Amino acid sequence: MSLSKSFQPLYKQAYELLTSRLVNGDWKPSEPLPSEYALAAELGVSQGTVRKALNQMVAENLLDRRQGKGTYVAEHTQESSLFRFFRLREPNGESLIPETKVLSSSRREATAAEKSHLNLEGSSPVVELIRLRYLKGEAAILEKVIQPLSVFPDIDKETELPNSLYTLYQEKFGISIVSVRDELHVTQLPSEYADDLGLAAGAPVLMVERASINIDGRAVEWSQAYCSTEKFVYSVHLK
Amino acid sequence: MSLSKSFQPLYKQAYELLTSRLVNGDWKPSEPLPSEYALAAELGVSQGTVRKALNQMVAENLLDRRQGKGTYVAEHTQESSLFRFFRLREPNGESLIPETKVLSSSRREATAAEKSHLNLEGSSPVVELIRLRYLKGEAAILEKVIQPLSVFPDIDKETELPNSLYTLYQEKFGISIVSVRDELHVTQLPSEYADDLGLAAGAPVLMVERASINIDGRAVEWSQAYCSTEKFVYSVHLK
DNA sequence: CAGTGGTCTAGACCACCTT
DNA sequence: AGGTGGTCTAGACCACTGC
Repeated sequence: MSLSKSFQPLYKQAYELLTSRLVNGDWKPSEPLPSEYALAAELGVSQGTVRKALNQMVAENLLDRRQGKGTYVAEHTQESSLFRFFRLREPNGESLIPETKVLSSSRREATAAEKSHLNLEGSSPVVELIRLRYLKGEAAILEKVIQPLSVFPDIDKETELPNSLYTLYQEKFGISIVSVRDELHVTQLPSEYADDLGLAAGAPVLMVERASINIDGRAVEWSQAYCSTEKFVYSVHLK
Repeated sequence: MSLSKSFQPLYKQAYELLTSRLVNGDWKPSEPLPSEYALAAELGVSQGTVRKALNQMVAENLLDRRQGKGTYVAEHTQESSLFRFFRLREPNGESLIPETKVLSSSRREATAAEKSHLNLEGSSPVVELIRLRYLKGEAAILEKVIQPLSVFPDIDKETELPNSLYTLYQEKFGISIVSVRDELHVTQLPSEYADDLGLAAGAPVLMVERASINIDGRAVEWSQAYCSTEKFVYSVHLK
C-alpha cells in the first residue's frame, strides 16, 4: 500500500487514511496501532511523515500515545474525558458528578426540528429519553435526550443506562463523541417538567441545547437540559 | 546565544524563550520575526527545532505564518479574532456586530470580588465602564467592564473607545487578549440597569461573566454582561 | 532571481516499557 | 536486550513572494 504522490501533502493523506480506518473500526479503543515504522512501511512514506499524521490525531483526541508502549485508540469513556464536556459547575467553582434517574423512554417519529439538528431524512424513528439528575440529593437538571434508532439500534432495549451515556455509545454502538455544540438559552420551564424539578411552571431556567458529534463528524445525539436556576453556572475557557 | 542542553527539550526551551520575547514586546504586531534559519543560528539549534517551537506558537494564536513572506506577530485586532470570543448569536444562528454607547466611566477602588478575579492585592484603583450595546437599534446588552489602572494606565482618559476594547488594549497598552474564561448565570436584572435595557427590575436575564486573559496568562479585565432574555443564544463548540 | 516558509527523508541518539 | 515513542539534526526539494 502506498499513498499517491500528488495533490495533498503526504502527512495529510496519511492523516485522512488513518482517521478513516479508525472511524471504520479497524482498531478498537485501548488497542494499540502498529508502530510508526510499521505504518510508514505500509504507507510507503518515512517514519517522520507518519509521526506528523499521528500527532495531529493526538491533538484531536483521537489517539493516545505512551512512550515505550505504543499508540492507542483514545478512550472517550474515562472520567477525564467525560468531565471535558460537563460544563455545569456550582457557583463556587466545584464540579460535581450527578446521580441520574430515568423518568421515561419512548419511541416515536422525529420532529422536524430534531431531523434538522440530527441531519435525518424521511422516516426517522428516535428514542426520547427523559432523565432527572440530582445534585446533593436535590433534583437539579431535567434532560431530554433524542437518539436516532438508525444510529443506536434498539438502544431502548438496554436494561442498564450508565450515568454517562457516552460510555454506552462507545462500548455498545461504536460511537465516539469527540466534540459537542452547545447553545444556551434562558427560557421558561415547560409545565410538564415543573413537578419533576420542584419549580413553578414558567420559572426562568437555563436551557442547554446540545448536539453531540461523532468521530466521523456527524451529529448523533441531540439533547436539551433544563437547569434549576441559580444553583448552577455554565463555565467555559475559550482559547 | 544558545540554549542549555539539559532538563527540557530544546524545542520547548526555544518556545519559552521566543514567547517571553514576544510578551516583552521585542516584536510588534504585524512585524515579521527573523527567519527560521536566523533564529536557529541565534539559538544554536537546527532549523527544524525552531520550526517546532514556532508552530506551537501558531497553534496558540500567538503568531501568523505566511509562506514565502515570513512569520508575523498575530493581530488580535482583526475581525476574525474579535468574533472568536463573541459567542452571542441570534436564535437563528446569525452573528451580529453590535453598536455601542458608553453610559458611564468612573474610577474607584476594586471590590474584594474584583481583586480576587483580577489577582490584585492592596490598593487597586480600577475603572468601571458601563456600556450599552444595541442590536438592530434595540438596547440588548448591558456591559460592566472592570479595568485595573495598573494594567491600563489612564485608560479613562481615552477620548475614543472602539467598539471592541481588545483593539484598544493591544494598540495602546500592549495587552493581547488570547483567551477568555466565561461563566454563564441566569440572574435577575439589577434594578439600576432596568431602565437602560427597557426591562422590569428583577426580570430573568442571561449574565455572562468574563475574565479576559493576556498573552502572559494574567487576567487583565473582568466584565459582566446582562443580556436581554430570549433575544440571544450563547453558542459554543467544545472540542 | 533570492529569500521565505512547507514538506519529506534518513539516520542518530535518548527515554521508557516489557520480557 | 529489543521494541516503542520522543528529540534533534542536516540536507534536499517544493511553493510562494517580491524585487
